[in-house]
Amino acid sequence: MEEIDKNTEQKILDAARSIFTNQGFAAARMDEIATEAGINRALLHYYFRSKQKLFDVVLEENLNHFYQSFIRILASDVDLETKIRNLVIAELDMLVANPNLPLFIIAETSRNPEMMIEKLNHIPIKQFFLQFMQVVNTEIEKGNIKPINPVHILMHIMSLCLFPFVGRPVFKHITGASQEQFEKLIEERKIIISESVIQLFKK
Amino acid sequence: MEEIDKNTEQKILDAARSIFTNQGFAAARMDEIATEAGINRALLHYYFRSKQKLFDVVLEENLNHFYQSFIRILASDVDLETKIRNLVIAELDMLVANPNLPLFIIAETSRNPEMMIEKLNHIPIKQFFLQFMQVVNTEIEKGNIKPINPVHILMHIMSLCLFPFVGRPVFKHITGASQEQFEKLIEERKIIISESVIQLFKK
DNA sequence: ATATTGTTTAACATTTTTGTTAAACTTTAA
DNA sequence: TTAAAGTTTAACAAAAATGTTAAACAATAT
Repeated sequence: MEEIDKNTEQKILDAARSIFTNQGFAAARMDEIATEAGINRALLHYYFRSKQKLFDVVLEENLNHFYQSFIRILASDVDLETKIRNLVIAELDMLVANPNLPLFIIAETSRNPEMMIEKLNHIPIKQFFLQFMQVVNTEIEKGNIKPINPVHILMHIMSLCLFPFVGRPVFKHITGASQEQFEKLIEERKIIISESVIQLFKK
Repeated sequence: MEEIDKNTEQKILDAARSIFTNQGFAAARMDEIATEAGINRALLHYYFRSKQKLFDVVLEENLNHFYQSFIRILASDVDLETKIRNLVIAELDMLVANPNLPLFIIAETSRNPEMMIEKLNHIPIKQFFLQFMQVVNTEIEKGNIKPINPVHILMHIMSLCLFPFVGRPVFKHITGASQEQFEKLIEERKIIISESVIQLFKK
């Protein structure tokens, strides 16, 4: 049952990703990471000199994973409505596979803004934002859609896609939903979310 | 400029709320809280014996503050559409005044589910959920609105209202918005959010 | 076979943070 | 004015977490 064929470095990174992503930097314990990786603290430091260095690797992985899920879709050669539908589906599929990613990024940014902003500058997320603004504004100028501040569209997409995962620990408690029911709900929401967003700008 | 007329216990609680709400339990430092309150560590422990005890008080305050913002509105004697508009406005006003509240509750629940679930049971939040389900289902039975799983409506409201605040640290970086611009955006969204939610069920 | 690399054990050093205490001093209330 | 409560200082104790090391052993590659 152990992941015997994986090399140790990978086992450490997997364990570190899991623990850091769930607990955040401050609450994570090196001992816990070592145990989860099936090794001891001495070996952990043999591979990664310090907690901060290990965290940096995990953080970089997570940031890349996060932004790559939606960066490509805008470039596709379809109308805005289809772009939105594709974006929502891709985003929700990524989130079902990585449900803790957004809370991790948001919480660490809140706890340590300077460091996170520095790291965020290493990925072209602002570029994505500008491209999105431009795509929408062009459609407005062409008269294809209703005039609206594109930021509202982006805020709608982000809110409706990300929040269910960010708020999942609380949501599941309030509603009493199982993991299965939660995922079924997300599947249903692919359509509902797209329609809500499209209604913001459809003539 | 100091808050000289406030008694020390209140100054400690204010500082603790600020630091715990921004940093979370694990990253918060007693020293930082003492300094923020304008006192020293010895006096901090003179008032609150331990970090955990101080945190518990802050947590209880925060939970009450959070749920009281939306618990009353459902009981009002107006149609569902008006209830939603009022709920969204009240919620966003509360959040502008307490922007870090939702992230605090969500992050702490994620980091320490057992403890938080125990605390959440002290406030009638599940009761609110059940009441909401019932209100919507009654409207559906009466034929006043389109049939829809009420959970989707609640998820829409929570996502659209809470996410901008939860994701604010990241959002402000991506868009480069100032605090002023952010609040102006939220003001605009009062209408946009209500419309999006109402469109889910309006015939 | 042997050298290298990976791994464990166990002890220990260091750092960080929390919690405690005694003594002196200040403010407030009786 | 005096006693009590509030506050600071400074030192220290205790706990928790990170980081280091040496010695022994295992696995693997040359």
